[in-house]
Amino acid sequence: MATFENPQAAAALVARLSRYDDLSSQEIEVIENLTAVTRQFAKGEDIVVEGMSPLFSTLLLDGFAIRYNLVEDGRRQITAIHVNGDFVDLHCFLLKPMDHSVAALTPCRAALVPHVELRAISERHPHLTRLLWLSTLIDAAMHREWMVGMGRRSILAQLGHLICELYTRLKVVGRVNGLRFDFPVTQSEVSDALGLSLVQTNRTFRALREQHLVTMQGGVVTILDWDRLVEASEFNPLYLHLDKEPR
Amino acid sequence: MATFENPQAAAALVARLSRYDDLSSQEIEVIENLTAVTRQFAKGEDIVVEGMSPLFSTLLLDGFAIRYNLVEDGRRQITAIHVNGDFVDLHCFLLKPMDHSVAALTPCRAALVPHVELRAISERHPHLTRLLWLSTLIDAAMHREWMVGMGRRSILAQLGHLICELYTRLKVVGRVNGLRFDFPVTQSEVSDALGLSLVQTNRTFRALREQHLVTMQGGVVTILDWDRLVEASEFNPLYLHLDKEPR
DNA sequence: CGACATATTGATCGACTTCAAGTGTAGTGG
DNA sequence: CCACTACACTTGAAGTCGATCAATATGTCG
Repeated sequence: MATFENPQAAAALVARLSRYDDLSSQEIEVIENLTAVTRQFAKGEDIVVEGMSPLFSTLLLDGFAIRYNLVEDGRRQITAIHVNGDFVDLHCFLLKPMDHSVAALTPCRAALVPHVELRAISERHPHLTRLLWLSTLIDAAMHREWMVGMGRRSILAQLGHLICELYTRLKVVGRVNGLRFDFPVTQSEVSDALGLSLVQTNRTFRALREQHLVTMQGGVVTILDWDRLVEASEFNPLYLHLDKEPR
Repeated sequence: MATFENPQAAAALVARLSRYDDLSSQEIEVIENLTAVTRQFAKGEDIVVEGMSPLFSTLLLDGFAIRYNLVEDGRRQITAIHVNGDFVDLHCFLLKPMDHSVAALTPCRAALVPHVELRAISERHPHLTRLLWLSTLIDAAMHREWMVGMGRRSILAQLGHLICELYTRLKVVGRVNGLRFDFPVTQSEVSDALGLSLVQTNRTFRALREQHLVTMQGGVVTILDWDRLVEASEFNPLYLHLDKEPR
């Protein structure tokens, strides 16, 4: 086994973790020496399915991945959308059997990091471990924010909030272009994230468009008025914990 | 500072973590030597409010605590209900500023564990650290399951599922009595957890009662037919990760 | 072009919210 | 012991919102 075939993978993880706190040169070296293979996933392809106990976790290098659950009548609830640099299923390192599935929402490239390596980090590098732990805590914070949207916000605010969140997260990893970002997904997929019907999602997009807040066409989201969108969505990025702190 | 004033607090944490994996006698000793003070919280009292960066985390010893967010119009979304033995806000050890609030849903007794102690554990005891990490991962798994309920399950299934979850979690910590458990909360509070109106929650309780699945009166939940309730709620306890595994 | 997926819109229906009122039930203070 | 109050529960009625059904665009790809 070679170390990270793709130096970009190590760089992505270093970038991700040093967003939360400074890494020592030794810690960076540990990450660069991680063993991992890079894999491509087709749009819609499952990366991990519910019930499996994978021996690796997936670091997303390109594209969007989702976590989702199916209910008995076949409907789907998407519980997380992951972007470039996210450790999509880091949690399964400890959780063992997956209680949900992970799939490529768009074509994805990802590094598969073996759990034995993560375990070794957890044995020897407490600070790195805390930063990995932290990244799963931020995932949970996003879960909570989505719940607030589903339960107690208007549909417009819920969708607007999602767009604010994605924009903010993508901006941090340099994947926005002004107030635009690529998001090549269908409205039906957005519906499964919001817990709404397709028709209602379509109408909410129309409302965002008519209020000159956001447009989404051709797989590109364009924010027309960031301040008013934030206002209308009650978006407060605190829950993304973007500030660097000693951890 | 003395060690755990209340030996019950250490016992609760030992019990909690050894549910996930066996603890060594050395690890148990580490927990027993933790410094922590025990505090009582009145029903409705805030334990931590959004924006604070507490220096301790709260281990719940008695009663029910919630995590919640308020939205601008004053409505509330409860994102988690915690029971005896839960480390309610362990995540704020790394997250620093709280992105939500924690409150006592019923009168609570809790041990406040300083973050410096948690940090010391994370520096010296990797296995304990992984188990603490795991407990936050299970919180996130519950968040996801709630999202599925809010987005893609019927209201009846959503409420039934919550009752199944609480029953299962309380059973593990010995707080059930046959198919009964104490849950002294109002329907209005349940509404805030489900993201529904009070009226709808009341009607859903009625439906559960009429179908001879569950009753809730006088602060006591009684499950009338566990199998049919599980069936109707599509409850699968996998996401609670109750099995002991090497971690 | 044909086949297919996706987006859009209208129409209808049912579900959920809101408003409103009535019914316990427990607690308080005379 | 009995008003009186407060709170929670329960139910009805009306209205709104969102789901579903259905049909028509609009692409997009072979």
